[in-house]
Amino acid sequence: MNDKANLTENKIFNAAADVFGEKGLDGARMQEIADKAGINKALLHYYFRSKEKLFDAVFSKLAGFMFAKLFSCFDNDLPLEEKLQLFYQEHLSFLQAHPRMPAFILNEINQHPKHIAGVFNMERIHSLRDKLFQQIDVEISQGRLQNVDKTQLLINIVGLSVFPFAARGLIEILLAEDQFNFDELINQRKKELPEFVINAVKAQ
Amino acid sequence: MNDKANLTENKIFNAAADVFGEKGLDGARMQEIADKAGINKALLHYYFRSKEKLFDAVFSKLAGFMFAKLFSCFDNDLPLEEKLQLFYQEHLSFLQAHPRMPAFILNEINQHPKHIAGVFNMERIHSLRDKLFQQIDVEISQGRLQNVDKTQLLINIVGLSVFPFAARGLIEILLAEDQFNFDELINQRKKELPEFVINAVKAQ
DNA sequence: GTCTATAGAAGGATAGAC
DNA sequence: GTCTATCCTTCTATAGAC
Repeated sequence: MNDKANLTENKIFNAAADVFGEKGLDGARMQEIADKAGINKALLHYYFRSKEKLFDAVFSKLAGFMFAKLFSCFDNDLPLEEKLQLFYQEHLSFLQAHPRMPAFILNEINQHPKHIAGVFNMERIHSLRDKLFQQIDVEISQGRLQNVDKTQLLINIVGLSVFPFAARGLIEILLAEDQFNFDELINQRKKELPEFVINAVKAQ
Repeated sequence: MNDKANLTENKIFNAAADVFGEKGLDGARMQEIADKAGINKALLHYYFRSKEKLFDAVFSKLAGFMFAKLFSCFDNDLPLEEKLQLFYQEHLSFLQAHPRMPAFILNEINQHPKHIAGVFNMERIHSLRDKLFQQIDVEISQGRLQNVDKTQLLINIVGLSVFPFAARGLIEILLAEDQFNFDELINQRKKELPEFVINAVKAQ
């Protein structure tokens, strides 16, 4: 694959990521992707064969990217409080750079579960998750954490960072009257969420 | 409108709520709605004129229903801890009865914000929200709550109950190996979340 | 590799009989 | 009010020239 082909393929991929991210698999149109990539429809099929295969390429790369980032933010030996500070700092910054990604990924999993399942790299995801769970167990055994359910805690921690992005449209409607800045809301969460979670679960 | 018409209209509405809830506006097919309602496509248009109008009817009713329920769970004069117990008990039970509703509503708002905006009853939503904010202010002034940002707190409280439903498909993939029961996970949250939030924000 | 033109299928919407 | 038949647009996908 030479440079030119590679360039075109990347343009298509990026345009597809934009359009799928905004409209979803069902709402996306090949014509719009072609327009945004500055090429024509036939080339999409030349490079990616079909809409579904193009979608799979986009989804698996973005989902892999997001999960890698999500878990890597936890992957350190800091004590709990600093771990959470680092997590929310890095993860929320990542989501600010890719604000549509959570809604996109959650949507597509819900709407096309079977289609999606084959795209995931389960072993990698499960191994990342298990490593995180071990770290939580250590915190509990060292008496820094209440004896919480690890699954529930993980859902709470991740939900607090991901939910505002998944619900962004709704939040903007609810707060429409103020001159409201979503990014500012998220920046505030970087500071407040570590303490919120720590207070919620620290041993007393 | 006589009884028979009413019956057919309801069958169509319920079928449409099912299909739109599962597939979204873009993914839903009029044929599938007709099949599920046990009638034919032409009747859909006889009753609701177009796919978009049928969708609007479904969306506005379900969204109104959900917001009314969401805010009504807060609408009492209990002290904070009991208020949260009641909220998570009632709201999570409501979501268990309508598990696809959060993902559906959040998705559609994100993917079709302008189309959706006209469907909302803003005045009602804002008045419900303002009443809740007043209640939180009282809690703060009475020294039971830290001086938290009301908007952030509302996002946290609601996110903790809504997020697992919006991310259900993902959670089921991540936990697929265990013989995992989503309903059981939610029941556990009814008990644990009130304390989680109270610990996070109570005055110390 | 890239384009134009078009095939072919799907899906929303309507006409018209009953 | 309900059905069958069909129109017409939209969209994915391919053929074939360059």
